[in-house]
Amino acid sequence: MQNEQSTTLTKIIEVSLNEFSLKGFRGTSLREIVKKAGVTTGAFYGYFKSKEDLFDFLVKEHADYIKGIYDQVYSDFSKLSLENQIKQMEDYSSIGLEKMFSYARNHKKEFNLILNCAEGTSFQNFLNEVTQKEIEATEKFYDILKSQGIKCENLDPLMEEIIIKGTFSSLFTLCLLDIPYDQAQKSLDQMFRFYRGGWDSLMHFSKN
Amino acid sequence: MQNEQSTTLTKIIEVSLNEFSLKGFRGTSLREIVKKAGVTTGAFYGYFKSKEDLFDFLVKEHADYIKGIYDQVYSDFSKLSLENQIKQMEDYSSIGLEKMFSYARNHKKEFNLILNCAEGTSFQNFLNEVTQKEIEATEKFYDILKSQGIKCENLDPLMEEIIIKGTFSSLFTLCLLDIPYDQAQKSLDQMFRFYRGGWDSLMHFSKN
Amino acid sequence: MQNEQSTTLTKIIEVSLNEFSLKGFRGTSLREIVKKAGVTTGAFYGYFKSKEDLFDFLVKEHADYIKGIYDQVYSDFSKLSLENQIKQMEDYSSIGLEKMFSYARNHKKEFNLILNCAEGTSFQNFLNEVTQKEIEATEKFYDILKSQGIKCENLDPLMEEIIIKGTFSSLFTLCLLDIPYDQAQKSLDQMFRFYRGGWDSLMHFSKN
Amino acid sequence: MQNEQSTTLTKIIEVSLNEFSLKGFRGTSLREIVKKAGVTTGAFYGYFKSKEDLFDFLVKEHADYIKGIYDQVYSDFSKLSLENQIKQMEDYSSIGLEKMFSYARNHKKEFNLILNCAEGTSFQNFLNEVTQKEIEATEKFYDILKSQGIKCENLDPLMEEIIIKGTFSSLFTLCLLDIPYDQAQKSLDQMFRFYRGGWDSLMHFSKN
DNA sequence: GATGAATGAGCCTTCATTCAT
DNA sequence: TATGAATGAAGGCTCATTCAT
Repeated sequence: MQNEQSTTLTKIIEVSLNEFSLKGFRGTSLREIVKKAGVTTGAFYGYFKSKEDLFDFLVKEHADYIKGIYDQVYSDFSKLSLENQIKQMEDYSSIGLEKMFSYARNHKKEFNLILNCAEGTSFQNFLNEVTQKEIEATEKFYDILKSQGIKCENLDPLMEEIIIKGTFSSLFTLCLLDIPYDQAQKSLDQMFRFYRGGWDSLMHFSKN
Repeated sequence: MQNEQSTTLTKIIEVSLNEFSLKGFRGTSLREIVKKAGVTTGAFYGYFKSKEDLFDFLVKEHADYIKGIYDQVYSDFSKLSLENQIKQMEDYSSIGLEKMFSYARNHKKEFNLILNCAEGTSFQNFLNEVTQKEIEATEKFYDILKSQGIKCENLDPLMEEIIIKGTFSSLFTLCLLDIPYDQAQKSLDQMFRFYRGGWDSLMHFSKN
Repeated sequence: MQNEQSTTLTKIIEVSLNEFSLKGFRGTSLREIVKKAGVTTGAFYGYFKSKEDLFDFLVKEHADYIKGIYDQVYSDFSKLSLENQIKQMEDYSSIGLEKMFSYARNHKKEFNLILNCAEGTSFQNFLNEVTQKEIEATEKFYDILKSQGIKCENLDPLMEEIIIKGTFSSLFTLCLLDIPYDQAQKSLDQMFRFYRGGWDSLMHFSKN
Repeated sequence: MQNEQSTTLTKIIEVSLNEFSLKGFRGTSLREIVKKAGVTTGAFYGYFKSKEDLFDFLVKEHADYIKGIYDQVYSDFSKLSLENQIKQMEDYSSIGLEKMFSYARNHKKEFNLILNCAEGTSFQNFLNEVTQKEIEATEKFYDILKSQGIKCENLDPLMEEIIIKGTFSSLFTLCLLDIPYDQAQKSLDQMFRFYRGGWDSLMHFSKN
């Protein structure tokens, strides 16, 4: 009975993931969802307050997780001694991305919704928001360096935004591809090499 | 009188650019457009066949231009002698992007529609389509190298897709920023340096 | 210039005959008419007060003619001496139909409109109206007979209506066929024979 | 409660029968229907897919029944022995019409829609279609006669069409009259006598 | 929990007609 | 006469949501 009971919810989720991903939030009709799920509108509203509530339910937890990664990473980082902070800074800069990658890869469907099907929801700016978080995080790192008297060039905040957005775009594109784990991991490594190479070129140049 | 002429059309375009950019194609109501434009629905349909027709009108020409750049660049390139082709290949790889940039920068509003507000229109896959064009173009370049006996490593097509998509993301992000021309141009140069650096890292590595 | 001047009107008439006949009065759009006629709405309203006015113009004269036939025939008939009235009564009963036939056959397009495309206009009951006229006419004939002491059976007015409607249906079906004059005339004769035979059967029977 | 059930549907049907019969399919507005029925547009679309779907629902079953009569009659007829076929042929020729009559008489409102209010629907050619069926049926009968070496004159197909259409016109006119059953039946008999007399006249003549 | 009929505002679009030029 | 942009009511239909059962 317990698993019978949740059939309604299960079907709604299953169908709505599919519908939203095909037609976007606005293009998806609730009546279509419940019809395809074989449930009634009334049943639907027993579980969700609204269409947006359903979308939130499918997606919010995961969006939050991604955004929370920055706090997590920063919290871990700040527990290190200053010496270690400086030593491991470079590693930490990619730790966040790696976490994102592995998390998003395990929730492909949901991230597809967030990234490509969220027009009309509160998630339509997700990529920009995460970009902002990344920028803030980067700035925090640099503040530490500076507070230690370590001189470092002024990164153009515009460049940061531009390139970080590209990085996320690449990262999520990779996440959403239907490829086996090994291949994805290998591609991710290459991707990191690519972007590190990019950053190096940029720094080098501005140093001189 | 001359500048009064077709105020209706002018207002519709002006208002709809704004509405679409705020609410997306699907989220924008025609009635709202005409109300804000101070015209009637009937007047609207004197100029456009449908809501989608209006969106097309705002955007199609520019989307086509971008897609046409590849043919243009390739056509120019193929007129070069083989010797010059090989010599200038690296330049040509960025010419297309530069053209895109300057064009898109002059049509910010429209590209914002194409990139961020086109769910429900035929433009919703624009970025993917351009990515595919770029991939095809890249392949053509490599075919030339190979036909000249110049050995070059096999690029993982996945990596190509991932990084090219990121590149476009960066490029268009930059385009859409509200910054003065000089600054944008400088940022574009940096961006190119960044991405060239990235590619170099990737090649270098796979070579060894 | 004179014939240039009327081009607008000519085109409107030509096109509207066609459009109305294909889609009926309600299904035909005025804008479609003027577009296909290559004229403007404004020009149209220079000639006609409304869409219905156009339909009337195309059709009214001819509908009136048909309805007027009864008065004509009766007027001719009443000029005869009583003796001749009685002698020629049978002939006169078909004279009206023959006149209708030859008139309608010369205005096929217009009668097609009246009969099959007039839903939504004042002509939508044309057939019933003509049927009523025929019934009235028949009654007048019989009154004459009766006034002369000639006994004749009471025709069931229902039967009259039913059969007269059928007769008109046949008559107009025949009119609208695309067949050469000779054939049509031959068919008309046969039709008369048919209906006279019908009436004879009916009278004979009710006599006994 | 049971008779309260589906008041919405009942009201829609009742009102729409009336509206369609007054204004025709095209002239009838859905909004008017639902307003007069005291229901909402949404409720309407719970029962019908479209305005045309409603018209179909009201009418299709009955139109199909009429068209199906020919198959029915022919199927019965073909089960007779050849001898009986020839003997009863004359009877069978009217059986179909009688069935039509009694069926249509029981569904007056609906047949009024089919015959007089169907412009813009798939039923607008109903009378022609039934006429064609009757012509085909007649031809089948004659084929049987001929196959038995029974000589029979070639009926002019035009005459067939003209007269059959008239017959149907009469038949349906009779059906739609508001008269008591007995009277209608008597009129029908007379009508048959009329048309048989007509056919006899025609045959007789062409024989000589 | 579940039902599903009902709500009614809102959608895009078409229409016959007007009117300043 | 002719233009054709503009009118705005009305069209058929879909939507997310509610609620009595």
